Amino acid sequence: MRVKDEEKRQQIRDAAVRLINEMGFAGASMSKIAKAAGVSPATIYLYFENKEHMVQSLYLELKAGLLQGMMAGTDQEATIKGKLRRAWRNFHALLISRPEIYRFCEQFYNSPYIRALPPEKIDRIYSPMAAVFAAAEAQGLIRPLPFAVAFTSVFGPLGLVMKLGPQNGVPSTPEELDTLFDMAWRSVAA
Amino acid sequence: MRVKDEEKRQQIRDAAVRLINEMGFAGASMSKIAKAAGVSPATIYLYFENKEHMVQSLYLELKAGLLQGMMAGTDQEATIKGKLRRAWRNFHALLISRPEIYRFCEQFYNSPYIRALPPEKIDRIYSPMAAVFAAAEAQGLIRPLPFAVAFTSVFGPLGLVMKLGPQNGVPSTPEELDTLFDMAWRSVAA
Amino acid sequence: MRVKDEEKRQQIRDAAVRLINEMGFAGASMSKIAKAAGVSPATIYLYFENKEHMVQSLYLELKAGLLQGMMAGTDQEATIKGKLRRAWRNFHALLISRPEIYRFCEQFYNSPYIRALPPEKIDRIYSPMAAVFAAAEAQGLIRPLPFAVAFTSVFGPLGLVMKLGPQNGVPSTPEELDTLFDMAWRSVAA
Amino acid sequence: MRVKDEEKRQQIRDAAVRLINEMGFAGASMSKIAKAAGVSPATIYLYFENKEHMVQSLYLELKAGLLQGMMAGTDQEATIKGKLRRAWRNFHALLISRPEIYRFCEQFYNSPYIRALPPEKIDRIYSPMAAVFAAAEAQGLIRPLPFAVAFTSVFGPLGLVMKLGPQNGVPSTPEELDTLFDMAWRSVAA
DNA sequence: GATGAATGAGGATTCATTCAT
DNA sequence: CATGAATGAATCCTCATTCAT
Repeated sequence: MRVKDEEKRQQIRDAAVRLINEMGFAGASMSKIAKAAGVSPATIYLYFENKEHMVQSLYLELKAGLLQGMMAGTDQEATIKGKLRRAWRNFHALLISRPEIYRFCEQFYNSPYIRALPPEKIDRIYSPMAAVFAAAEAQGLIRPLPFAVAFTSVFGPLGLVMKLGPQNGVPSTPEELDTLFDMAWRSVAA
Repeated sequence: MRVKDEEKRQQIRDAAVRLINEMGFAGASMSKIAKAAGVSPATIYLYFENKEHMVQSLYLELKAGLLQGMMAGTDQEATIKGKLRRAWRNFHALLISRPEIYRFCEQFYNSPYIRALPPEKIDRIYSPMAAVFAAAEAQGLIRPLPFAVAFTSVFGPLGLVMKLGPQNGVPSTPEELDTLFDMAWRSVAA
Repeated sequence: MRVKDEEKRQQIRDAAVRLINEMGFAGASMSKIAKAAGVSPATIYLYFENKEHMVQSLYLELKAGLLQGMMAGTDQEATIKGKLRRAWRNFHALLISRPEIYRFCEQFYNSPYIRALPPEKIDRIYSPMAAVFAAAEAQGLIRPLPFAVAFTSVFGPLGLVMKLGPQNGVPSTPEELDTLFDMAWRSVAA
Repeated sequence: MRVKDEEKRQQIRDAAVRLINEMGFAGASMSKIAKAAGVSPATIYLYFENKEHMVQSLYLELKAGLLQGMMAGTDQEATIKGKLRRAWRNFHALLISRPEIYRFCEQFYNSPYIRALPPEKIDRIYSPMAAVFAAAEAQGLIRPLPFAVAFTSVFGPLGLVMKLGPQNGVPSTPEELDTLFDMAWRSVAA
């Protein structure tokens, strides 16, 4: 029973993310999402309170997944810089393998919807990453900066660059990638 | 015969930008925009073919204004780095004085609307800036990078940081600003 | 789950026919039709794809009903002329008892809407009637004429005359009716 | 001066008839008509009180022209039957040379618009034709019938047949035409 | 006389959501 | 739990008409 439910929730989630990425929040109507998910519109309301809640949930889940994916394996790295490089490469891999996740998050983050989300819910997602940056700063590896600024400086450009699309110079070879990480690192290095 | 009024176009433009920033593309209905602009809904259609065209026009105008504002006075700078620092500070000043412009552009850029815009129209806006980066690279000041990547690395983090809001560590003192530019510059410096 | 209601479709159909007859295709807005049918505007779209489809459906249904009504009982007539007289009287009776049907069909048929209908759909409706005329011609009772011409010559004047309204000489007594049929018959009789 | 005015009125009239035939009363908006006529929407209102009046005027003018065209040369015919045959052939020629006239009239006549027209205005148009039928009846050539019924019986089928379109058996050779007139005449002949 | 700008009212249609099964 | 029917409110947009020049 529980499995079947979670499956259906997944179908709805995936359909919603896909359609919202294709058509925007407005264009992706509940009916279209329902049809794409193979369920009745009414069924969506068994899993989500309403459209706003659904979108917020999607964002929080995707964002959490994104950061979890970035942190994957970082605890096996000995050095702080190694952890960050690992996270950075994870991020790049995710942008390649699951571009719809970041795309959705960015659309949401840059829309007015974001203001209805209590910031703490987002902060909590970032806390493992924040710990790494705090350690880096404590070790004097990076400049003393607010976490958000440091994080943004390291990971922001990669996200932005990947948005550009392949024809605008997105890096693909390992060397280009290393260069890009080096650039990011240098910007925050103490 | 009455004559078409540039002022009226401005009213509509401003109202549209404000409402879209507040409520998103979907929430900002043509009626609401009309009311906020003090005109009839039908009047908007004298100035813009339809909502999609209007939003695209707004984006192109705002983006062009943004880049023009960034380039302001750069020709008076002797060095390439000076030009870029000036542009960078212009950007910061614009983010402070007219935050709605960048906000709108980012919402548009991260939405599916962007895909309906021919990329050349955007490229054209960036061309003066691209010239500066080309010169920088020619002088060996910065690493050899595709323009979009280099531009993003220099100006991207500032935009991202300013989106965070004051409580998340947005820099305000001149020293903090200088630090931020230094970080951006170092990331691309040869 | 509620179940789609044939009765509701009827309500919509009747309201639409009535309003279109009263106010024309343009005047009969979907909202007015909905109100007259006692349903929400949105409900109409559960039963008809859009206004154009609705009007076409109405035409095809009414036209089919009209021809079915005309053919009623003709198979009990021994002679071809008897069949045609019966059909002719059926037509007259229908024009009296359900004038809105012919009125709607004529409005549709004389409007540009008709051109969106594939002619075969209409031809099919006429096929039983065409068979009778073919038999008449085979028996040498009527002149050799294309079906549409023969049909029009027999039934057309009656329809036209009934449109005139009572004050313009619409026949009412059985004698007048017999005269009119005799006129129609003579025009095509061999 | 006067010429120029009448010219412009003609342009508007022709554009309106054409568009209404193509798109129906609703589809042919005043703006579209204005554009097709090469004038401003406001200009139409210098020549016609409003859309309803315009459509009515068009109908009355076209209908009057139609009947004038039918009557052309009938006074040179010696016999009543000759006059009617001439009118009938004129009608056929007009249906071929200026189909838009009859088409417009039929669309109008079969729409609810017609009910806003005082019947006398129409009757007056028919009066010369009515005189011919009265003479025919006085001479005992045709059955005693209300004018409208007789007229309809003679000319109605031709109009209906021409509406069918060439693929449905519209007559084209002189023999077919003679047959058709013979049919019409027989139906009313005493 | 002629214009194009301007408009409020209303058009067809779709929306997020709820109801009844 | 799941559904498709049902809906009032809202969508974008166009209309017939008038205004100011």
